[in-house]
Amino acid sequence: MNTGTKQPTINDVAAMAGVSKRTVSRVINASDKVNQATRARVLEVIDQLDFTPNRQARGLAARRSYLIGLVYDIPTLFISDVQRGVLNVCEDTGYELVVHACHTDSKEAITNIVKFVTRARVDGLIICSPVSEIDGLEPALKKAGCAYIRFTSTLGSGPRKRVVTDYLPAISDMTRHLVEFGHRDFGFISGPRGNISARKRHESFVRALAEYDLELPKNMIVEGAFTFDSGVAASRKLLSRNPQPTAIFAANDEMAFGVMNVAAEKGIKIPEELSVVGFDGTPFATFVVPSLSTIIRKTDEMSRLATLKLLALINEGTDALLKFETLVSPQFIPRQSTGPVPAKKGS
Amino acid sequence: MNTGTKQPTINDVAAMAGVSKRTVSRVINASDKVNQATRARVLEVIDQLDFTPNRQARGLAARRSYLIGLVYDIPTLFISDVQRGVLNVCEDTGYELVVHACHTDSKEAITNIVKFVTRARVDGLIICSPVSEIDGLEPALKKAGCAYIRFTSTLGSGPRKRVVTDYLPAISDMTRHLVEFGHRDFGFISGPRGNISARKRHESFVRALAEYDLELPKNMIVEGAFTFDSGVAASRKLLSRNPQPTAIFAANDEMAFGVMNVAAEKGIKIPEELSVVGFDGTPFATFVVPSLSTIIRKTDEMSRLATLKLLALINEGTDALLKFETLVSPQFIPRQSTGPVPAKKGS
DNA sequence: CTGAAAGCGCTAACAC
DNA sequence: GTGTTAGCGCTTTCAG
Repeated sequence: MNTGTKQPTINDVAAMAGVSKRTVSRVINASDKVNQATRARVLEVIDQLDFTPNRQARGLAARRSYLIGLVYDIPTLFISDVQRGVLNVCEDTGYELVVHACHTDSKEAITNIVKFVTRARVDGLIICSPVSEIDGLEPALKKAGCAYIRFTSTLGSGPRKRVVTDYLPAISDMTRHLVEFGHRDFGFISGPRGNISARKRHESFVRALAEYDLELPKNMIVEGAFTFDSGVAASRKLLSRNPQPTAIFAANDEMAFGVMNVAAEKGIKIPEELSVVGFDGTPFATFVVPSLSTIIRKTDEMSRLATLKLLALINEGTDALLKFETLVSPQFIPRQSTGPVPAKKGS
Repeated sequence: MNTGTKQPTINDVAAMAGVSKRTVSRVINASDKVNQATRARVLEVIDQLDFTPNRQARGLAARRSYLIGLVYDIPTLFISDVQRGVLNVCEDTGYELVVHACHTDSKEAITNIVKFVTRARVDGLIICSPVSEIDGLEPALKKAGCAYIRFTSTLGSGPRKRVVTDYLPAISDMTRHLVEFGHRDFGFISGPRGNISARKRHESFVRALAEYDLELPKNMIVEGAFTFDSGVAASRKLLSRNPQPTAIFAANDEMAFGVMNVAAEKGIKIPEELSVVGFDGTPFATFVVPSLSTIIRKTDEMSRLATLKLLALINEGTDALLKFETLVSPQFIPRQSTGPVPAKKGS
């Protein structure tokens, strides 16, 4: 069922061009040790025959697969976007993208990923958060001899096999925006405690508030699970506090939608009585009424960078990583869900 | 950078088990012509050595790749879900999933897909709509000798290389729901004219209305583009008609969100003054206020079915397709955005 | 039921 | 610059 009319091979090309396989191989692999004229002739024959080198044979001989893997946990719009970015680079470079979903929390997560790597024989891996934060994953991958680039929010030293999202600048902007609107009583809905990105968002928010000598009281922090329902539950708690927060920052958009939902149910007007901010910049943030102020991530830049780094790592080795940026900064986008602090009750 | 400690090969296994490669090969490929005892011994050695057959070598010799491809246009949550479903089946069957995004409207769409197939050497393809509806794609794929299963909304005869979504039942349910609520004046926001799925939704709605001797006047139909903005634009038009529609059906959720947005802006209350229905069952439909009545698609069932069909087609040939279902029906889910028709103005 | 030998289509030393 | 010669790790005739 695979190849209808048999595809031409490197031998056909060699014969037709009157050169040896080796020369054709050199042309395919863009070696510079080929005479201009010879190269031209070979290329012409390749084109004429519509020859596509067999990736399996190539890989078998060269101990590569020309495949890269994308590993993620839950598929989200963010992941879709990353996938698209990676795919764009792949297309330009002759790599194919193999995808793999896995459960970060599973005890066998590492085994599972290593198995994927050996089964699929990918040349390298791009690992999305939170899978990328699994303890012990890096050594396991190193042991398996697999190149990888991780998305993370922790800046580290050493070989730069990572693309780091620095949350602080955007969260600072967001905080200033709210403080300038007069807000002093903030509520925060965090992501799951185990999630490093979530913790980083939390930390960044605390640091940003500290710039204004503001604190985030313990009872104004509720742990969520990055889901809508957890956002609903958390905001119910926050809105029952006294004093009530005048602004709530949710660690992702989905939970922010939960806040908006509860507010609607309680008749609390956004932004007149409550400001809400999300995180992620899902398209839906612009669809809701009022539109959600949020922090958007630059998925295209992130994924492009990660892929280029990975390919450089595969083809040129660790040193090549130094040529690249490591940091990516999201951006705060104020929309309709944030506004001036309401006048004090009873005043 | 690929294989750290050299991986064991079939030769190692053969030597260690004291049999020939051929026998190991038979065991790997689950041939029944192997003695129980021999098989057991081989399996034990395989386990002991942690041997994973090299997919490239296997593929090269057997003229297969053990790769299947997923082709789509725009990445959406629907596509993510499909991808997950496909991946689940792949994992159980030793196939890997290679993804490919392409532009349906491009003149080179077919060439692009055929190139992908020959480059990646996938054993088969799962093609999402609207890519799956491209004219001439099927013959091109047949010519390239590539197995495929398409998602489509058109039931056809011949070999069943498709998984068909039949919109009518769910749209009928939705229509009944609205008619029973007293609605008679309907607005419809279609998908792009060129999109067959979109046309099918339109047709189904017209047929469903006909059951109640209702018609969809021309000025109550506005073409959208499956985007939020197009939903906004379309609903502005519809809501300026006289008489105004009391219920609007949008051919996807995103456009329905556009309707809700315009309604909010105009102070039109949903569902008291206007009922809104979407199509797709995105999670966000439950996040908005009021929650959106919509028609959900059974992505898991669809993608599972498509993948099983594809694998059967690859491994057993066309006849095997007959063992499978072809039809999948979405389901109408009433939520808060639909309600009784408002009392006539001025009455 | 099992084995020996011949490739699958390509790359990689090593000559020339 | 280019050709020759071995394989990469597996499946597949064809014998036995």
